[in-house]
Amino acid sequence: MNNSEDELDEDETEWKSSFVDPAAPAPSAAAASGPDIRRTHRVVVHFDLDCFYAQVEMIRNPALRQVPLGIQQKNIIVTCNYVARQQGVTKLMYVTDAQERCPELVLVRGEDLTHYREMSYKVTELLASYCPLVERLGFDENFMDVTEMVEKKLAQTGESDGFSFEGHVYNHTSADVLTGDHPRLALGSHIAAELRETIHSKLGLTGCAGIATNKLLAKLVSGTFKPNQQTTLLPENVSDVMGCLSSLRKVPGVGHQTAKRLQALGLVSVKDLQLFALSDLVGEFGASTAQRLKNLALGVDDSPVTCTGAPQSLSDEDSFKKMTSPQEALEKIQQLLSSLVERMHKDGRQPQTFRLTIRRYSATNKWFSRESRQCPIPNHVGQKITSGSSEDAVVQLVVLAKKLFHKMVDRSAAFHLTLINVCFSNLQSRGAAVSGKGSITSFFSQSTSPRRTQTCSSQSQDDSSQRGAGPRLDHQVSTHSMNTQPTTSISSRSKAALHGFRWKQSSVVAVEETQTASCSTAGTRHTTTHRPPPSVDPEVFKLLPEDIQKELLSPAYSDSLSSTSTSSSVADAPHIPINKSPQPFTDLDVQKTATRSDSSDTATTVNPQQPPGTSAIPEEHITEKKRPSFPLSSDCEFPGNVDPEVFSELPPDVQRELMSEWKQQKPMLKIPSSMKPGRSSTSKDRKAAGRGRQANSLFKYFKPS
DNA sequence: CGGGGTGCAT
DNA sequence: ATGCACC
Repeated sequence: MNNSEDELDEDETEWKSSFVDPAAPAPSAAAASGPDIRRTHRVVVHFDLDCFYAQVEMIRNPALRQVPLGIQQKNIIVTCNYVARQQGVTKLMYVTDAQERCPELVLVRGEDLTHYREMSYKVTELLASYCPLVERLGFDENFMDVTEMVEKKLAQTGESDGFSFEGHVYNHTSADVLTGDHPRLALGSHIAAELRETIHSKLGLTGCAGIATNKLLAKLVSGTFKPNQQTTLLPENVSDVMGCLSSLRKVPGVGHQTAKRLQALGLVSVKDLQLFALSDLVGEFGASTAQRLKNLALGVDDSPVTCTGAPQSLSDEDSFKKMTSPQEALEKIQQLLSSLVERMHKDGRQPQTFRLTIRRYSATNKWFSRESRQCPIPNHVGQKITSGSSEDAVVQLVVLAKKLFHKMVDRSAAFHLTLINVCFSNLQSRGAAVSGKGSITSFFSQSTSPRRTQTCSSQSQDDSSQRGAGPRLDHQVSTHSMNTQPTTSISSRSKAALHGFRWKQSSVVAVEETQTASCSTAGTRHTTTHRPPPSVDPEVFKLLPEDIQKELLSPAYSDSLSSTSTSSSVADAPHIPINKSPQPFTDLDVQKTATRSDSSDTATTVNPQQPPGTSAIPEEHITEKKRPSFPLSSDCEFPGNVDPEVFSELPPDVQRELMSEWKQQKPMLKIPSSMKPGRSSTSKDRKAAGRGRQANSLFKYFKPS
């Protein structure tokens, strides 16, 4: 299903040939340093935050930094800090085992993902502000295609300069010189280092990074040196990395089922798969999957870094040991819906589809297999969600849920559920349907006008008036500063705007490839300029809804994470909730709903109602915000006629719509990977026309450092 | 084996 | 519209 057939066989072609077809001629990548190099040498970074949930909890309550900390969900430790790891606690360990290993282990409940989710998006947004090509993988990982940034830098500095690598280089020692051979990866390592530093200074989070020529490899190497370090993989060491994997299961993309099927074919190690005849693999998996699997084993991964954008669905779930009555179920559903509706409301979009999922207990198949039923959400119900009539909305949704529930669960028969999930999907932006041809785009026709100079938000000076808006991320740290306790909380729409890096929305508006042309012309005409104050185009600003205008001007616009609890909060003291001595069963907050059949009893649970205000970010994090020493400029991927600053301040749904137009690039032709390793350059056919990356690549805005 | 997510196959 | 596989 690699859609990007046109630009397939990018990447890796060179050394791939050494694997697959030693005779294959090297691609003409060497020619010039034109766009060709861009196809053959991507630079992809994989960011992976260290023990993410634990870090978030330690930010919320710094006292936890010095104790072994485990994040508990139900009966397992989903992650833990490094103090705990030293004592033998590991991820996905049962709570009881963990406590055996580490009696002092402090536990924080992590079932409520709210804080993690918020921090997670801050990280993604921060990254995306420097280069929009960011793809989320779960809450704590991000891929970033920094090829353009690298090329820009390369163009500035010239290739001849001796580059050194930042951080580790896989299978090389620091004594190794290896500088000049891989200037792009070297630059990638610098970018990665600076982005990690930025994440640390602005958000207080540490993490690892892997730098390589594709996603697979970047992910594989990112964890080579574990906490808070980074590793670059050079093409000549690809086989080392792949060879080091202890089993096929370790290959990202090979899950449990696939590994089992491969094993049935006698394939266990990566090398087994590398050497296995493709044709035999096709028999079991089909051509497409077979080729992909084999490629993975070789370290080949053509899949592009795809902008993740705003979530396409919001869901909320709870698992439990036992639920047997419809009563319980409906109460649980209602409870889940209440919080989900709130989240949905804050998002600002209107869900068109509701889905209810259950998991039944069964001896065989013990854990797994879910069943779901979904239905459309009547418009008037959807509107209640977005408009904030949550109670009403929940009531109506419960009615829907009940019907769905009974499509799966027979009233008159006994049942035993272990999980319920509610999900909104088909999220539709306000006004998405309304946009006639030009209506939305007209927002920009003005800024397209003659003087649309500069695009990159400057990173220094110029602040004053337009604080906080746009891609300037200064707001990110607000976790602790709790500045501006706004009397007016940020409206949902602006909150959504903070997530405004989307792009992936399906759009009603159809825009043809014409942009490509317009883009390319625009791209050439722009030149590096200094910035006039990065103010919003007044013409555009006037067109914004008034409330949005206000919020954009308000300093309160910045605060998103702590906005909820920050208001009073400071009242309840930061009682360091560390109970070294196991609190015997003090489950104070008794749920009347008694549905808590799950255990969690014994644990020395900590419940951090910690006021975010007190000491969110430890001093070390408050250090001088080091400006990236080279231009990690924001916004590089907008079509040439769009001012990113202006863009960033549009209502989120408008942004979405525009982005989805621009993104178009969703390739229609999905020639399954009929592509063969050797095929390579026969593909003159890469029309590339609609491809976003290609289009985007025309719009690099330089910023003199 | 948590709580979410995504994308594919059917 | 559902289930599956994967992270």
